[in-house]
Amino acid sequence: MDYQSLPHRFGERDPIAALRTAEDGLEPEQAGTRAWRVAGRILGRRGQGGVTFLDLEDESGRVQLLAELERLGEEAYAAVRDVSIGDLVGVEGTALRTRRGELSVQIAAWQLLAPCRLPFPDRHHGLQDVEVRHRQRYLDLMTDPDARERFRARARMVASIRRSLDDGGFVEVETPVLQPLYGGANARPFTTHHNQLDRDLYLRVATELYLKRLVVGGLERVYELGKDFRNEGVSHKHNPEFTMLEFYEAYADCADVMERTERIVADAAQAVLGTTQVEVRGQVVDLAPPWPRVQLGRAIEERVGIDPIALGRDPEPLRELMRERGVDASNDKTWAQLVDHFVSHFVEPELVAPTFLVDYPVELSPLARRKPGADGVVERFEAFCGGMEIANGFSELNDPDDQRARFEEQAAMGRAGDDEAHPVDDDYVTALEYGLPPTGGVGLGIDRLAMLLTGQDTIREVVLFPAMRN
RNA sequence: GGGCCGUUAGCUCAGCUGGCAGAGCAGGGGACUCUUAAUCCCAAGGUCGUAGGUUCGAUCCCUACACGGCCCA
Repeated sequence: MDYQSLPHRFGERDPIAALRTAEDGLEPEQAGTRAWRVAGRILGRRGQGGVTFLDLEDESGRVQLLAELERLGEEAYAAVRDVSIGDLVGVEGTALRTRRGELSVQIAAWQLLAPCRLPFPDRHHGLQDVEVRHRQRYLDLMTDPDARERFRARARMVASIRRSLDDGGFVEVETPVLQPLYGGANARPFTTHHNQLDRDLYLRVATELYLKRLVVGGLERVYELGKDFRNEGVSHKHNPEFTMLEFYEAYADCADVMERTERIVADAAQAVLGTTQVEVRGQVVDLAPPWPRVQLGRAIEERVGIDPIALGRDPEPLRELMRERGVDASNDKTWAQLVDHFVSHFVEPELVAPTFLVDYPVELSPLARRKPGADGVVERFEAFCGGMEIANGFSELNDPDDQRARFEEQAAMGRAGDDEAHPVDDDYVTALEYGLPPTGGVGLGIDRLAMLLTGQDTIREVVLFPAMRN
């Protein structure tokens, strides 16, 4: 095949959907009057001697093509009959409804645009091998219109979120992916090296600390929507690179951010689905605000009978309870880790309808502001839906001394073997010393929200190229 | 990291108490002038995930490994 001799363009192309709409009124054996130019991939062929039927699909839809020996002559007809399933072709012709009632394009001119020279996946069963669908996503998209629609829905969701924030007066910014020091989340980073600067750099685990520097600088409402990277396990809700929205709003607090978050999510659902009702894990839930606010301690108490926050900082009763419930808590060294484990094991899976948990222990929240009148608790929330955490936000800690102390505590935990602890970020503390206004912010997991809005139960189905082993 | 399941033609899948590896579709050749997963005929297509082991003989039984899936951490 001489690829260079193939056409370099196919202009003035009509989407197949436009043809279908315009010519829908044709009666059987009636022909349309105008010429159509359509292009796409050949997905079916039915020979019939001097008549050949082909199925042509573009992104907008599918239509049958009709090639007739009598109309085209030997040579052109042979060229059409030589087509392989999967070839990309451009066609010009008038519309015609066949005797059997199928809207078709009667081929007047035919061009091969690009051959498909490898065998096409089974047209009837589709591509079943999950591994191949992920490694060669183009085959999945080629053969499964639902897969294409899923990623279009994701794009509509992201567009809606941007619209919400843009309309709310937020500025979209881009902060470094390669960071000298990582922070903003408890996670292990990927490490890389800059050769000329001869220094190690980290791929960001969050954008938080940079975005809050911008709020210090006077960008009062900022957001960033992009990839974060966490060097940890792969699961149905974790991919090592994933998409996160973070936004920060000066002169607002945790409660304001919760309201904005639930509104953004509900609007995104409306934009993608035309409704705020989604089906998740066999249950219909409504994303319309307001979502219930439940204190973290109460949520745990409802399920296991004790409120660990009210109990003080004694890990032993919690450890004992874990033992009773047959949960292995041997990795949980501290009271805070046990609380975290209680949430993820007993509470999170049950939060199918959208719910905010609020009032988190300060030990789990090194960047959040303390709640007045509540010892050891910060103004923080996590949003859960479909049994997953989808967002995490708080009133931002703006006391540089407290922030430094929290970093030091994190560093101590790091030295004690917690490889997800924050390193101390002196420059960030310096920024706080210049004055961070009272600010609320949140991180929202875009992939997980896409799972909810497209009805998928694994992140791999909403990430185009999920992480795989070699 | 642990447990369970899977890996057979390009794709979708059969197969066997352990005895020469099967089909449909796709691809190749041919017939057929209104098909809809078109139909019919012909030929071709395989390191049965990889490496060992048991056996006269292994796609099948055993072990390890790789990759994937599900569950747990």
